[in-house]
Amino acid sequence: MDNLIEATARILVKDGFDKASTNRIAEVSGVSIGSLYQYFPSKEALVAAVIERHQQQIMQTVRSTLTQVSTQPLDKAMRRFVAVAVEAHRLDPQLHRVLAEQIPRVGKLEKLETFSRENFSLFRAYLEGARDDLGVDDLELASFVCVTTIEALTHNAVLHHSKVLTDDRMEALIDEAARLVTG
Amino acid sequence: MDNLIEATARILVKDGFDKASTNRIAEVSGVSIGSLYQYFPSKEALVAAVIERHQQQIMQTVRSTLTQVSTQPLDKAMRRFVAVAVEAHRLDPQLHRVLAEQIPRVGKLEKLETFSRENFSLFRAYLEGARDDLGVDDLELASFVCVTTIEALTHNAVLHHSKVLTDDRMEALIDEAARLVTG
Amino acid sequence: MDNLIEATARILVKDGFDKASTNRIAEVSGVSIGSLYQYFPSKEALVAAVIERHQQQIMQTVRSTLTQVSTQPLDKAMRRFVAVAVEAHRLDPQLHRVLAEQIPRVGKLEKLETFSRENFSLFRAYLEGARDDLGVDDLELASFVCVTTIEALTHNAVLHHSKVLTDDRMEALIDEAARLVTG
Amino acid sequence: MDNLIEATARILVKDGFDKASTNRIAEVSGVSIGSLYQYFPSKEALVAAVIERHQQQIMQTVRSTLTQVSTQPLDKAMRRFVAVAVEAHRLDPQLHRVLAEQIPRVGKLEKLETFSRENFSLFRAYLEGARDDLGVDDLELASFVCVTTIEALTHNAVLHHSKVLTDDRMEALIDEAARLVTG
DNA sequence: TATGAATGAGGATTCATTCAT
DNA sequence: TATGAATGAATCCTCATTCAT
Repeated sequence: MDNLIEATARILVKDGFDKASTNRIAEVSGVSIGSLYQYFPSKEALVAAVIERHQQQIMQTVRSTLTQVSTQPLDKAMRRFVAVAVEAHRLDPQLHRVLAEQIPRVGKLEKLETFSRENFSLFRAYLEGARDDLGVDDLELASFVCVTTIEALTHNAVLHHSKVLTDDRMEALIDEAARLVTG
Repeated sequence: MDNLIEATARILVKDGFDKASTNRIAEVSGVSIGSLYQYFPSKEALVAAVIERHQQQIMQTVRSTLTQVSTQPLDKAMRRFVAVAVEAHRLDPQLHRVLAEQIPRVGKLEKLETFSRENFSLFRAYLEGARDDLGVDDLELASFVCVTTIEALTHNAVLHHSKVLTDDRMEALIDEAARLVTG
Repeated sequence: MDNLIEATARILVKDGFDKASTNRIAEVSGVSIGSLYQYFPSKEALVAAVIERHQQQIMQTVRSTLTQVSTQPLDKAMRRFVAVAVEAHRLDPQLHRVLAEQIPRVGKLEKLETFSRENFSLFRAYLEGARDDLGVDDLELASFVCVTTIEALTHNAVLHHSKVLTDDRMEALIDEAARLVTG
Repeated sequence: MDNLIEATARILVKDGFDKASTNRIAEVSGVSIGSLYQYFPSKEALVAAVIERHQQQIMQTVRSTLTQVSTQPLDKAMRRFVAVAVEAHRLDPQLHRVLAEQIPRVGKLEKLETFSRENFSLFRAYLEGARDDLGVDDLELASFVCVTTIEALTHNAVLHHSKVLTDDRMEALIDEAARLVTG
């Protein structure tokens, strides 16, 4: 089961969704096509498993680094949020990219939505607690803006500009993003 | 040629990338499959043409509304940038969505890159001019942050949260984004 | 289109429904699998076409030999009915067998039902006209009994006992069946 | 072994021949697929066993009700024959139907032939004894006609027209069939 | 003897692309 | 130049059967 998921992920990264045929996946994972379908009822299910696994890994990272945040002051908390986002994207950037770009088609949008909603909630919960320091009415909007911004910045930074961005700049970017959001 | 592009766009929007077979496109556009291949050497080329057309339209909007910007003060200019981004996304949101989600698979990433680079340049050029009012060293980084943020916010706002975001909130969001970026 | 139907019929006869794969049919009929699906949207449709063609042929035989029947006396008419049934079964006995035995699965039961209903109606119509000579109340039942009997006798005679039944006996059987039904 | 046959029969009735996969049969009968193949060398063998069992049951009914017949007068005997045929078909009409429709494909025609030959023999034996009351030369032919007719009438009556045929009519049909055959 | 994971040939169907007319 | 019938590689998936434990 695990080699199947692993093989799927690898092929997804290397060749993209369309070239990831079930027969190919079976072959690469050293399993017969029959066995593949014993474990996963469809190609969709297999891809869903890849998504899930990736998200588990991310959420693990996120949760473990976010426990202390609620007691921290605004600016520190924000830096933490941004840093966590970067870390998450660095778990497996290439896979992250394929999943983000090619997967919506599968009808597994729910999975992704649920996932981003969870992140959204975590963030919102923090803002809720820090409401007094914020002077903001519309928490919903504020959360949306922040989460979107952080996600986009880290996503783009890691995926599209990894070469352009030196480590220094990355540090700067984290600062920048945090400051931005703190505004 | 134009009905082909148009038909492709329509089908892409209505049925998604996978259902957009060349035969179907030919049929819908009232052209024989043979002729389709006389104008476009491959399905990929056809989709690329759709992308290009969409981006032309966007750039047209962007350019025409951005000519005056260079002489404006920072905050006004920023609001203009954000507003333009929103407008651009509203040209044909559904098409924009499909293209954004499915196009990476076509291997036409260059197209997108070129495109976003152009936006990037325009923005950077403005910052260059306003350098003195900014107190920022790393223009490259600043541009990246701003463009990414604006793009992400408007994209998400228009595509994924159009129902949640009332017009009021949209206004607020534009403000917020502008303010964010101005920081 | 016609070679496809023909090839399907041949394969159906030779190897049975399960071995009649669309790829095989295409190959035998000297047509690419792609073309097959250009003419028939599914294997089912192809088999349906075979059924239809066979039934057309039978109904042609039946109608052309049954026009005069309505004016004939009971015993003559009955002999005609039986003779026609035999003829019909002899058009393509082997194909008739496969269709009768293996096709119900296709969900094209309607086709067959419609078909036998038409025969039923023809026969019933005759009885209706000859009601006075019959001394029978329940025409529905009488028709059912007669049609079923004739069909079964001819079917079995032609398909399962063709070797046992000499031509003499066939003649005798026709007599017998006619007499039976006339009773 | 018996649960296997039973499960096969049930699945055959419920889902048809094509959905009756050996894995499914094993699962339903609470036996591992491995054990299934220990008892039956192939799917075909399993289905053959179902046929055999069904025919055993029928023959049991037939024999037990037919012992007295040989001493009875022609018309009484005929009614008995018909009645027995109806009873036989009512043992498990649905199973009977599937077997009748789908079994030819299994290549177990011999089974059916043997079976109908046994019926044929029983009937012929009776006619042999009653030869003097009959005034018929060709006993072979007479038997064929009678057996086929009875079988077809009851089969059709029970399977295809069960709703159309009220109990009254059923009685009438039995009469009719008996009279027909007695002729 | 019982198990059930593993097998892989084979089936129906799709679709980008070609080429003779 | 326009047409559209023809192509066939490739796809997802099923299922009878085997065999190591």
